[in-house]
Amino acid sequence: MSDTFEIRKRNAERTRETILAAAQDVFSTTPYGEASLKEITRRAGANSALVSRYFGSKEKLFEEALGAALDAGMLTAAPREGFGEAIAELFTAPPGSRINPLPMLIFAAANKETQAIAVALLHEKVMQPLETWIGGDDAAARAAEIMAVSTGFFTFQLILPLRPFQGKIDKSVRLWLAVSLQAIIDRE
Amino acid sequence: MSDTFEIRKRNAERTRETILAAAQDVFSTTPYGEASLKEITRRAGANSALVSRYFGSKEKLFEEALGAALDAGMLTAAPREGFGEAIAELFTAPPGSRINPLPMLIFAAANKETQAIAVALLHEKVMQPLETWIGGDDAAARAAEIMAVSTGFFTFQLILPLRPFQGKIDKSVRLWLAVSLQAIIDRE
DNA sequence: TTGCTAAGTAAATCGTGATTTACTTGCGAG
DNA sequence: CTCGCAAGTAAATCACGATTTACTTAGCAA
Repeated sequence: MSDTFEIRKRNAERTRETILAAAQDVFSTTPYGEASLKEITRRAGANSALVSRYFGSKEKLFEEALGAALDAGMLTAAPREGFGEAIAELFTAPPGSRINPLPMLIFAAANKETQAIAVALLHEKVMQPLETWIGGDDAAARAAEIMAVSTGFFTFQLILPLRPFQGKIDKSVRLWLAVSLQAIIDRE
Repeated sequence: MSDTFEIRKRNAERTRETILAAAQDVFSTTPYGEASLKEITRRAGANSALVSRYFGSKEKLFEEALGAALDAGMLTAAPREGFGEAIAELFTAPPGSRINPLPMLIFAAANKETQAIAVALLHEKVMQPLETWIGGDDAAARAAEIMAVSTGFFTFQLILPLRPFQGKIDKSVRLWLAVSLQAIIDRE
């Protein structure tokens, strides 16, 4: 949120990390096409040419940023009975606490260059683990349903800010989300 | 889908319509940022300078294209008992039958320039009528829930093509969609 | 038939942003 | 201390796409 510039010694590793963090920030709030390396490196207090050196390209930087965000936001830790509530909690947390990879995912989906990256990462880091965690015949369908509801919710909350999904989440909406997700897990 | 070029006389009205149709086509399959006026006018068999003449700008063209698509895809015609089924029908129809405004909406949402346009049009042409149609205290919340589920479903079907939401829709998934939507209407 | 105007076109302009290049500077090993 | 290399920088390059401009042409009205 707030720009960070610190006095720091030369340190490749640290610079890389800083750029990566700034990238997560920007890619979470700005559509890929509009997210400029200039802005990312400005926030990181680094020179834009370093992206090329450390990551190869904007696309590679994005891939690493999204990958890290997906690793951080793992969904499959929750106990079975509390699943719906846990996800609702994760997704209705205020925007500051940034573990949430969904915005990046949605932005990535709406861009030809990054779509394939998003699909691959989502599959590997979310759908597969989620399917395994759910188990059973139709695990794949259930996992997809969960992601669909979550994605839709987020799109409305963050990307298409319309009442009553905007800003502070209405209690009833939050409850609905939890119940909907739990129902997918408990079904049959 | 297929490029159209016809021999036709000079006709401003017709040319305008053709460009608009091509724009709907392109904006439904390509994120706004990547959708170029060159491609749109190429499909329409028209000169790209005409966009400026007839619509003013790319943004205005988009606004009109999305507005028309939203008008065409009205949701509130279905009878109450058949609502879930009707929406599922609309949303699982093969991509050729293009009345479906959701892809454009999703792409628009993921772009700073078009976000405001999308929100305004969605509110005016979908949320308001839907709320009125639903009626009751929590009509706004229900309308939002319906749009959230629909949007999520679509994002997965079209934009993030992952099994089992990809291509031909699995029967169970289609059923789930219908039931979920109907439940929002019938609740309580 | 002529000429005026709307329809249409080709090419210049202009801005933006990723990537590359050729450079400068700080730091640590010897 | 100083030298070499890694870290960092500024500016050039390159490509692309929206919009503008200056022009050409078709068709209708008189």
